[in-house]
Amino acid sequence: MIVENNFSLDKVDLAILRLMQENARISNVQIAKDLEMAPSAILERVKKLEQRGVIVQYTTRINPAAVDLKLLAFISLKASDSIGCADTAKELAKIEEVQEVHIIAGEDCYLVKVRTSDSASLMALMRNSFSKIKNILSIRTTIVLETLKEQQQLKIPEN
Amino acid sequence: MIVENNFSLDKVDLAILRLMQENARISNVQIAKDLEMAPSAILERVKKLEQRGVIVQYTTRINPAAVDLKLLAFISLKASDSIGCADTAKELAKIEEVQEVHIIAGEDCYLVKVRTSDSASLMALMRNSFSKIKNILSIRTTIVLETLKEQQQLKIPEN
DNA sequence: TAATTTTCTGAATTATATTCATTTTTTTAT
DNA sequence: ATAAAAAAATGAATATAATTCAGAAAATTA
Repeated sequence: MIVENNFSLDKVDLAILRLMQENARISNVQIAKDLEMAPSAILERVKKLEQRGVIVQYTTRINPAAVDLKLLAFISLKASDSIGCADTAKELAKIEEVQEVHIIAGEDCYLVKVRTSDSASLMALMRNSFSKIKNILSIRTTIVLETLKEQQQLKIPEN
Repeated sequence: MIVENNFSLDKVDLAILRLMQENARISNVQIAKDLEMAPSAILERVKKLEQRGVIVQYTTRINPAAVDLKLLAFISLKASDSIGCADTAKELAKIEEVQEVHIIAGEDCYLVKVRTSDSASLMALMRNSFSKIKNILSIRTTIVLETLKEQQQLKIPEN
């Protein structure tokens, strides 16, 4: 199941990624000091990491309590067949309130993560989705009461 | 279920957050131009957003294909009672390979997201966890074959 | 409505990003 | 092995941006 990738990242690239994942606003000067290199060399590498698509985005993690809604739900769906399943998943992914869609092996076909303002609007969203989406046999919803660990960053290998 | 928060963010704060979530490395000068304000005013606000804990971190999204392992699994566990359930969840959250732990309402007690290098090491991890963790009645694992939507950013309200 | 606090502005200063010619290192081909 | 070519690094010069701060404007409080 392990697939090799086309990205060849050397020790310095990984060190840069590690520092920038921790703090996207770190200066080239600081990275250069940490890695004992010239700032211009760091800049060059960072530009290449961006161009090669290794760096996808510089983003700001915002406290959800400050801006986001409170209610979170996972929904798993079951479809009649795998082709219909994939289509349905794509439809689900288009819905704005749907944050994640995972096609999974096993009993169910997908796992869907939805964020809505309250239970009522979650139900409305689901009802609304069903009118658009075919091949759904059953639905099991569950509400997240508490999250102990989330949004963990990717683990960047040592070398 | 909706709870009010202590953060009072005005229109300008939200506009800044929206820009910085999209690009954490945007300059104060650029934000200032966009919002027709002085760069120093933007800087002052950003510092306050950091201090107040609204801005949690500036991070770099890295292409998982470049650095991360391929196999991903969801595990849902069932515990004997709700107290044991919470304790077990905390134990699970301590495991390095475990990326997310959600305490959920319904049939199961938690939903756990794990990233390991292959099925064998996932099984080893699970076996290892069980020796430490009590109150587990049953386990259902499922492997994510494809992810259509993930890592969506928080939706920042208009005003 | 006066006093206080908060936020904003704009100029000065400090620091960083960016560019580029040159040097060093690595890779490729023979 | 080794010469040629390519890639990466350096360090100085320049362009941009961050930061500081005194004073003005706006918002809040008593």
